Amino acid sequence: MSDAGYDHAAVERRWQEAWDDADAYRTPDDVEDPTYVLGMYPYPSGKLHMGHVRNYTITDAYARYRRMQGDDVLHPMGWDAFGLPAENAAKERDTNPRDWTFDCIETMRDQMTAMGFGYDWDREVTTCTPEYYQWNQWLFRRFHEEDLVERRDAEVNWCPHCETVLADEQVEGEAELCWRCDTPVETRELEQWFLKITEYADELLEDIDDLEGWPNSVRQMQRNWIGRQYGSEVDFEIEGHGPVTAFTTRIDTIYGATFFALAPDHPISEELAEEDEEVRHFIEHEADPDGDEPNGVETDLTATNPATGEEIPVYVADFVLSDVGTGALMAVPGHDERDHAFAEKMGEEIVPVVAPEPEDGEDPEAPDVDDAAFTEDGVLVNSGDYSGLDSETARERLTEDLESAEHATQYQLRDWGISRQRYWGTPIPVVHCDDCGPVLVPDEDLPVELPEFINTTGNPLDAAEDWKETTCPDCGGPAERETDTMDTFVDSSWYFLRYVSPGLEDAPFDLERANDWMPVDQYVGGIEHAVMHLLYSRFFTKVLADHEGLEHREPFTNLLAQGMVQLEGEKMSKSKGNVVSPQRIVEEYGADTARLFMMQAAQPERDFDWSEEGVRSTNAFLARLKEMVEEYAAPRAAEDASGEEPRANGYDGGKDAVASYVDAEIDATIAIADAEYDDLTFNKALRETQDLTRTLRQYAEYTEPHAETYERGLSAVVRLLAPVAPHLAEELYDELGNDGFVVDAPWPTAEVDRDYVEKRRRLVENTREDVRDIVEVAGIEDPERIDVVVAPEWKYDALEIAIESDADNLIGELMGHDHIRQQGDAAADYGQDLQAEREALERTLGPDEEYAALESAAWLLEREFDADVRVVYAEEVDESVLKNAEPGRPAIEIED
RNA sequence: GCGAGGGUAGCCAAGCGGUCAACGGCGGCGGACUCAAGAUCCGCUCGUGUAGACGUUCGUGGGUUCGAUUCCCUCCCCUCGCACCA
Repeated sequence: MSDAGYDHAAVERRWQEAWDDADAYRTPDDVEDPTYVLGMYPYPSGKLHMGHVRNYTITDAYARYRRMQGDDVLHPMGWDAFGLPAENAAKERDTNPRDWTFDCIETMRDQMTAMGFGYDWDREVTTCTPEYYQWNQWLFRRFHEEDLVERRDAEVNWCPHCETVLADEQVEGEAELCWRCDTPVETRELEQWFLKITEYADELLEDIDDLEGWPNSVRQMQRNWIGRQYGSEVDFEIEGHGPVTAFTTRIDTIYGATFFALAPDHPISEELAEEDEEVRHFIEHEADPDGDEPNGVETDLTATNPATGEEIPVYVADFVLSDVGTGALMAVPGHDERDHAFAEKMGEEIVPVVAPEPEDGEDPEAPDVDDAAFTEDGVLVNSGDYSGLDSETARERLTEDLESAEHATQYQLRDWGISRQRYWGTPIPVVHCDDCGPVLVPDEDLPVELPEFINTTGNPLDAAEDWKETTCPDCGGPAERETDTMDTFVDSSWYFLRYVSPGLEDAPFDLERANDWMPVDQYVGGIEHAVMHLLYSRFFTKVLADHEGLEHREPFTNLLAQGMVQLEGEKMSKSKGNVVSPQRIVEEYGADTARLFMMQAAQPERDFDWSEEGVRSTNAFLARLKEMVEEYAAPRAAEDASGEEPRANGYDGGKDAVASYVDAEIDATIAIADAEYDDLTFNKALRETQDLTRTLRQYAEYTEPHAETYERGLSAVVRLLAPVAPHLAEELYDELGNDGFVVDAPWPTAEVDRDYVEKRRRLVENTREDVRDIVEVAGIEDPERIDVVVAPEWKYDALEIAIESDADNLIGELMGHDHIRQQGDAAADYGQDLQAEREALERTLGPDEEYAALESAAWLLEREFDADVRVVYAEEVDESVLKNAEPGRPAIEIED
């Protein structure tokens, strides 16, 4: 045989055309509840990379598997088509973002088709078209009506050179430079639009518990991101400034609060800066919220500790962050590490007020906090009436007793600022009127379409004067359009709903159908979206459930975060120059090879190394399989054509023991592969499939195969491979004489369960290994004859009795059975073995099943040792041979 | 620091209470086929062993159990996420 491969280009082209002609991947609108399989839609950057190929091969394979199982399947694709790179590319190439984006889409769509991904292209969604983004605007209005939109000042990253806001990810390194022009980034206060995701913080957090089809890592990341913390808010009176609220999770330590600290941008700090030179100097020059060292300056103010009544000094300190808690904190150096460090630096008092839980009967002893804070819960000391309480009780009591104190919950999650000072996004549908302020564009005037692109340094929308000038929808007076566009995460927060009814003109999605079809059954994408995209999508889904009648509160039932495709342990990246181009692989080896190699290389969620060697051997495997099928099918087809009696040329062996072995292996493979496909562990399913292929080849080499059995095997292999290598599978399915597509073929079925399959295989494997052991250890040069002897029936009975029995004396119980007792010493010996293994006993196959399994596998021994092999029942051999025979372990006699 | 996930034979990597000296792949060794190479196929790949055995292994040290690679605890190391979060 050769490793020359096969003409993959011809095969792939042929079936891609056939699928296209037959509209094979169309999902009609009237199906009831299709299995919804979705890969995260890509940003159309120009070319597919290996990450895309892996992502979409996973969804495609799963979609095809479900379909062969008889499900209706929804498997759409679309484009996350807005975003800054298009603007940059347009500038570089002197074109415009729209043309550039559509070029990229076309290229990538062609590449996807070349990969054989079976999408319903009639449902394609492209977010940069007004037909799509009008619904972003409509949703913005709806959110606004439900009081989920807010306009307020926000600090943003601003590049003065590019004149635009940068996302946090676009600010690079410690020095905080713009990713494109290396200009130091500034912060600016800008009026921004926010979506109030924090209104849903509790539900978003609590529902994570029910997302059992999601990886734990993603669930945990979302929990951390939302960051809910229970604590208390309590007021400290600052002379001349009234009560100042501080948030704390440790109000039990309030007796140890020896100073108070304010964020540099706390309103009181800013007031102080106006008259206090030192404070101003600190705020303007020394405060470094990013530094490791806690810095601060003492003010002339004092605050009253509401628990002790003591006056404590007030600092302005840079480790106090205005967006954490209330931007003011009570500092307890005895029980907080950071406060401790700061107190040491400033020479403030450090008082222990919580002691470690004492041993029974002993009094709590205040810990030594001179060198380090004691940060755990314990028993209160030095805390007036509260001394002696445990931390938890003390927190409850103090929150109740202190007049200004109340329970409070803090979240790390912030509202979602969606304003972007960029061109290539959804225009925020707002008009600014001098008299009326910001006014939302009414529904009937939507969409607000993007004007022509203007190549300018700043925001092109700002430069589009004609577009910008408009009239106020409320008063009719002159007004200006909002020139900010929406974060592209808005687009992706609901695109999975648009696929349900992509062309719908009077709503973002068909509610009834969405209720039937949603949620997405299997979502697949990169871990980099663990928080943002997946959290925003959950948020949108919940809002749509509350206000638009969607009957689902979570968008994605099962989530798979796929691993990376690496090269020599490193992430592929352009800058490292270690990128393997999918295009090249497809040209050289074909799409099926690329897909099969990827799916068998590792479990989908794991990283794995690309290996050219692996790709070649995968390609060789497919070529060999093709040859096998052709060798079998071609002569039959020729005979059919010539009108002669069909005769399986060279495949007219009988349905003998070997055939039954192969038959059992076919069943075993199907049973295992089926379960593994269900789990998306394609690598294991494919390993089994390749093993079966090898078994079939061995079969054909060893003997004249039984045509029916052989064909059943080939047919099973082809269909088990079809989800992953669809083109070649179609070709071979066709060659095997089937009508219709393998895409629509029924998934092979097997009437065996895995437990049986595994017992049978283990018996055969163990027996073969035992024979090898004996031959080697006994130094048998050339075995003439091998007898494999199934244990006598009474031993199976004894085993069964032993498993069922809970008697102390097993041997006694066994001897209670006449037919066992009659075995005399043999029964006693075996009984002792059973007694010794008592706790570990397990049912084996029955004697006849074992006989059949061994008989059908005898050819393997014959072939390996070139010896006569007999499988026999116990009755046929001498008693002395039988002492080693047990259920699950035949006696072996070798003669040389 | 907090949280999550990991550490398995030369390498990659399954297993997650007994079927485990531990699936599979790569690499290495030997054999079949071939004039030869490649491909394919068959074995071996912790140690000892002239009949299927025994001994020592699954990051470290303990524990639970008749029995632990699998469960619990301690410590060490790796990867990821969050982090001066009150």
